[in-house]
Amino acid sequence: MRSDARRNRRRLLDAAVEMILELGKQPPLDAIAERAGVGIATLYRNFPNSQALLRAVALHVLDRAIEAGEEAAASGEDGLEALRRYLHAGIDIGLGVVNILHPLIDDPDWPERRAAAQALLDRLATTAGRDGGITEDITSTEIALAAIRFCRPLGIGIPFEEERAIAHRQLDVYLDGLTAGAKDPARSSI
Amino acid sequence: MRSDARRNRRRLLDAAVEMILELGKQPPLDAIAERAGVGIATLYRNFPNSQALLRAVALHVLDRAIEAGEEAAASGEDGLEALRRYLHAGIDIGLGVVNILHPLIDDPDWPERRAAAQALLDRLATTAGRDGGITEDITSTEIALAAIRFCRPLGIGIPFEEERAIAHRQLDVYLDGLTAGAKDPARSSI
DNA sequence: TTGAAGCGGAGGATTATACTCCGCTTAGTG
DNA sequence: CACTAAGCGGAGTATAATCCTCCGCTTCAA
Repeated sequence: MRSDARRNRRRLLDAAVEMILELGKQPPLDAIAERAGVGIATLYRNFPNSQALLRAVALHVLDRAIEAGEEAAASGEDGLEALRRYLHAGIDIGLGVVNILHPLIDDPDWPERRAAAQALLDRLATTAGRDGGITEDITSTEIALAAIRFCRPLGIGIPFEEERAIAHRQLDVYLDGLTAGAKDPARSSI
Repeated sequence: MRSDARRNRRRLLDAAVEMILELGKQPPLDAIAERAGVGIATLYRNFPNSQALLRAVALHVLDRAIEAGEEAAASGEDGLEALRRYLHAGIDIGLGVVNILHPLIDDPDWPERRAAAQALLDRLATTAGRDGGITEDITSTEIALAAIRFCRPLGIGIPFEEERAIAHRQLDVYLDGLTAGAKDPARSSI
């Protein structure tokens, strides 16, 4: 594989992630190609049809997320810190696309990988609950849902980078809220 | 105006709000009509074209939000409680559409109404900061951005009502985080 | 009871999107 | 440096989605 081809393929994946996050659904393929700075034919050379592109995007993102999760779990940090780190990584990686794309993906090992990521999150969440001080009754489902929300763009025309910075800040506040509820249950709203 | 016509018009507006929140962009008009349980012709009788419908939706939602904001501000509650009440009302009203639709709206008194809603939020936010215990350096812009996020649907096929319940819970945790930061600045992440 | 206002949904016009083809360009090896 | 296989861009076509109109039937309300 020629080096420029590999570079273009990567650019296409990244562009697709951004577009999917922005548009919230399967975006026009021409738009993805344009954002990636390549011609539409290059897109079709790498991915024979839109289905194939979407699958590649989803797997790409999920793999990076799993990698980040394992890294966080192995980091030896405090449970809450590990969870925090994982969720922030999710924002940077664009984990949101996994949920957006999920119903469209028809791939043999998609369910398995998805379950792996979920298991990772569960583990981090329960560890965080144990020694990070998150109240018992907040399930990891709840945290997964929050992760999804903070991974999604606001969709109001804010530049991509700034958008991401906002999400990081808001996620931190949310996590503060989670632990605040643990310290003073009376004020917890869940 | 005949009573059934008025009822249908209202149904169309409500359906449009839900669809816009779900689809994240201008949804097909046929779909809106279908969700509202009326024929497509009824939609066009009420709103001559898609532009008109969108404008009506945006103004409808914004007006309800302003109403809720004034109510919250006048409720005499603690500043933080008033803010909390307003933000929750925003979720129920579907305030998210305002931001989604904003670039498409071309109406003389749109900017004015929008500014009114913004001013209301500013006021509630600063009051909450003063006596609710939100850290000084969290601007009302920051809170406005959070409001937008919690008003947007997750977009992963969750039923409308459950979606809303999740948003309410997450918003509460976020607000807890805001005040937690104030009580113990060291842990604030902003 | 009656007519005016309102209704539904088929269908034509228009636009957006998916995908192909082919002549030109570039990477990378001898 | 030269050469060729791999790669590239973008115009162009087919198809699908979407917008909007028209008209015969139905319902409200005086």
